[in-house]
Amino acid sequence: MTDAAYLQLQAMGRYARATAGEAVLADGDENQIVFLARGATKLVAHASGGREQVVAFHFEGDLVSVPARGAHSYTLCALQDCELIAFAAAEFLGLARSEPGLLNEVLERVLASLARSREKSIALGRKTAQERVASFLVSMAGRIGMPQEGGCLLHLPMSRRDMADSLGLTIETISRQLTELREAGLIETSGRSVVHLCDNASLQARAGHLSSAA
Amino acid sequence: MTDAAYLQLQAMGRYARATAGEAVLADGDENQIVFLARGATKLVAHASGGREQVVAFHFEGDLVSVPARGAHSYTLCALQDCELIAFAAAEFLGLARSEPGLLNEVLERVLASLARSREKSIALGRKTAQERVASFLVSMAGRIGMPQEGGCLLHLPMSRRDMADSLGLTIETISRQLTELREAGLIETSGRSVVHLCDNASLQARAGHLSSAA
DNA sequence: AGAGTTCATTGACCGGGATCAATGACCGGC
DNA sequence: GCCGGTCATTGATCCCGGTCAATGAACTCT
Repeated sequence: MTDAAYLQLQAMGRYARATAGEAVLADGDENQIVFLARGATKLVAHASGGREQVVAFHFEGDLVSVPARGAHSYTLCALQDCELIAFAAAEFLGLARSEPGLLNEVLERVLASLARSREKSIALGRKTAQERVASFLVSMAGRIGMPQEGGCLLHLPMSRRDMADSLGLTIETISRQLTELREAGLIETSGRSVVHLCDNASLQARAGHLSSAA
Repeated sequence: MTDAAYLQLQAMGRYARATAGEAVLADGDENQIVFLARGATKLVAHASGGREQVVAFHFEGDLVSVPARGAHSYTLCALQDCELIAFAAAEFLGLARSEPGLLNEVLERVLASLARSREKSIALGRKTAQERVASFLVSMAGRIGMPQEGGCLLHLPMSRRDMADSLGLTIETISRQLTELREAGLIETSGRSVVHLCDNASLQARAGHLSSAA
């Protein structure tokens, strides 16, 4: 990226901080592109009747596309204290046009988001509660897990409610499924947010993933 | 786009035809980008136990990103006779790098796909059967509906099974919900694939969409 | 450290949509 | 046009996960 483009980018972006639990950005009239420099966020969609669906979680270094209000409205919400840089999508893409490297990078990240969103559709459309919770743990392990001998350690920044709203379940069901996985010896929990995945292979099997030879 | 780039694109893409019902493309080891020149397709994800989830529908002029095999496998499947051009994503993006206009266009379409995928997550995660069917009809009306005085005419290229696999329901439930909407006077049906939306406003209300003043 | 509050867990019961089963409507082939 | 097969509709029953309710654990604040 050229220095000039970098400076333009900096001028265009709005730097923001947010403390845990706070709404970072409510959808306005235009799409936003947000770079999450530090912290973790959830993108929440609002449907009628006060129902909420967590559409995605994001972690340090992630790029988030926040849609303008359409049939549903979206809110980006901090799970931890965050630092981030927000751009109006149209403006951002206008500049990125002259920076193919940047554009390419953005496209690849958006494709990754699309792939994750589709995986979520599979879970929400065709999986049981247990499979959803197992899928969730495996997915989180891949994104923020710390590998350990004989497993993987997870520090989940989101509450049971957030998990429920992400997986299309209730907090009670999340709790019951975690208990079941714990009793099956697949995970160990400590406090509200620490989960140790003991047996990734069995967890994947319970997640309804295709075995590699299907 | 320069002529040279255009020629390169043509050389790179694999032109293909497919007849209705046929699998166009099974996921290989790498991501594919497919341009659908004519026809309609569904992108199907396969989970364990033979369960299938339709992740997206596509129509003439749409761009489709077909993921490589991961935790689940994907198949692109023709709903009607199709003509399409398939690219290896890596290669395609490599060339597009020198064509910011093209890259920009692709990015915008992928962002639109992401937005649709998220809308689907809301439906699958937090909506009732009736709301899902209503949402589906409204969405399809926006994509392939023919506006008529006092409504909108839809020619659905997919079967009840495809709708069910897209909405995370069964064909029986789809059928029951369509009957209910018909009896409520919101739609009229004719044969298996023609639906006339009589009252778009009421349909949106039943779709669980936010009223514009929420 | 103790008190208070929020959050998570567990249990009892209920309901929307799945499942099982049978009938009926389309549509293609001859 | 008739016939056969696939697809859609309708009905009866069941079950997973939601709902309601109560207890218990974990973090916060002073």
